[in-house]
Amino acid sequence: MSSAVLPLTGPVEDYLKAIYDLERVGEPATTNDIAVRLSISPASVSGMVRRLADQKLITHEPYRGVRLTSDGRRAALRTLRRHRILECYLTEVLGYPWDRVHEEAERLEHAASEELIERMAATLGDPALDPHGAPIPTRDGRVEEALLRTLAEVSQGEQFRVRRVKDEDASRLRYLAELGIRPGAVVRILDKAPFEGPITVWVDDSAGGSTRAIGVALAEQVFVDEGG
Amino acid sequence: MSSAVLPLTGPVEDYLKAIYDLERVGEPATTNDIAVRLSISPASVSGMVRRLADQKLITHEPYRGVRLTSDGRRAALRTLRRHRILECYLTEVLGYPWDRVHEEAERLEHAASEELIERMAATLGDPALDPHGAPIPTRDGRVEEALLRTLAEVSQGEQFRVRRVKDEDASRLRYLAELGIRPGAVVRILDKAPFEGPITVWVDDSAGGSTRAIGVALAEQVFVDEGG
DNA sequence: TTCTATGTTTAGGCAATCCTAAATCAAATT
DNA sequence: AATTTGATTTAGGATTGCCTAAACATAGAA
Repeated sequence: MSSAVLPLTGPVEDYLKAIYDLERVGEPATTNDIAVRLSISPASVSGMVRRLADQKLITHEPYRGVRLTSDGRRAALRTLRRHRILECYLTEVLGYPWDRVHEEAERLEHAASEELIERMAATLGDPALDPHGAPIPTRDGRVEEALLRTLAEVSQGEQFRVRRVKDEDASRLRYLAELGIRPGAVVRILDKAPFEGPITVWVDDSAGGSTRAIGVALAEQVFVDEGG
Repeated sequence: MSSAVLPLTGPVEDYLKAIYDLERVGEPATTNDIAVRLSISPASVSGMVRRLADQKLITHEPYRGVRLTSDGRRAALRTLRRHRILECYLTEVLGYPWDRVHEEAERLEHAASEELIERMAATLGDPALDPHGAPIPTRDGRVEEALLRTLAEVSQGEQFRVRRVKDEDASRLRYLAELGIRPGAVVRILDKAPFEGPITVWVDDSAGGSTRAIGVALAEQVFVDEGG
């Protein structure tokens, strides 16, 4: 049984989101991971980690890493729901461009009330995915975030469906949109040059498709599965 | 010529809004006024006043009070525009009840970008008044806020039109809505009992109107003019 | 097993924003 | 003119959240 929902600060919500995401791969989130993710110093993370542990939002094994408690996970999923509903709403109702919703949602998610989010969700018909393909946690805190492979990990010759793209970097997103690489798109890996070299992909579209070469850094932002 | 729009903190925006509103009657805003308005201690206001003056957002005559500079006024009006556009949007598009928009807008106004506000304003067709009758500053920082009298100040026997109601107190707003007292409504002062006693008003409505008695505290929240 | 590289934590600071208690100022009253 | 009252400011503290520099721990390499 967890206590009532007490309001968390913006930074605290950001830490919990980061830890949630880092933890997803299985390993506890390390101080350094969190620091890199949030672009703050590792020393600052150490300080905040103590406070989060005091509040029973995470457990901390010194020098080992950090895990969300069930309270922490609940809070992280609440914030994630807010963020992703906001992204949907901004895109679908207010006509925000794909590459700019993340930034706006990142600020609004700390200020929007449960009521606002649920009104937006209702307007949208309770969407399951945000504009970048990320699943939206339900009101009662359930999600299934598939562990998808990225275009950088996947091997040559096969065909994939794009399921999700990382939403943090506006300019990369803008470029991916130009290439037609967005959730739902079908891609085939034509070639992967050695030594982290460019990846040549064929991107299906209504006009019959096109061939594009992209770098590894960009390919790592694109999550795919075999559902092509 | 004023410098670029640098982001202000939430508390700073709240101080500027409060000072703007207190100053409207003509006199500089005093430390105590601001403290009461924001429900913080006068000592804390003294501290913040120094910082605002350092940033050239206000001028401060010690022991006398505080006035907005043109930069400060610009910032206050920007925040006020945000707040009021948000109130309109929440009410008209998201179906928020009249009495709860203020609270939500109060938090969102510090997080919403110019772009979001302008998209909302465009959706609404650039409204001139918020749901409580307050005028919305234009993008370039113009407003005309009429100095209206309240129902408590106005004299018996005359007929008035409600132009605006204070939006801060949800329960009072809910009650005013029940009485039919909202911007646009026509009221006639039937009686004012002495010694701050109840004010008896006739409120016009589609069903022919009704007679109500309200206390002074409530009457002070209702702004009217002769345009009946 | 000892050393070293890397990552983590502690120590000490700073800025913003609030607080209470004490000191100070201004204005009104005697 | 002196006193009293009420408002304002200063002094000193707490919290959050960030920083840098220095100390420390872990684990892999020598």
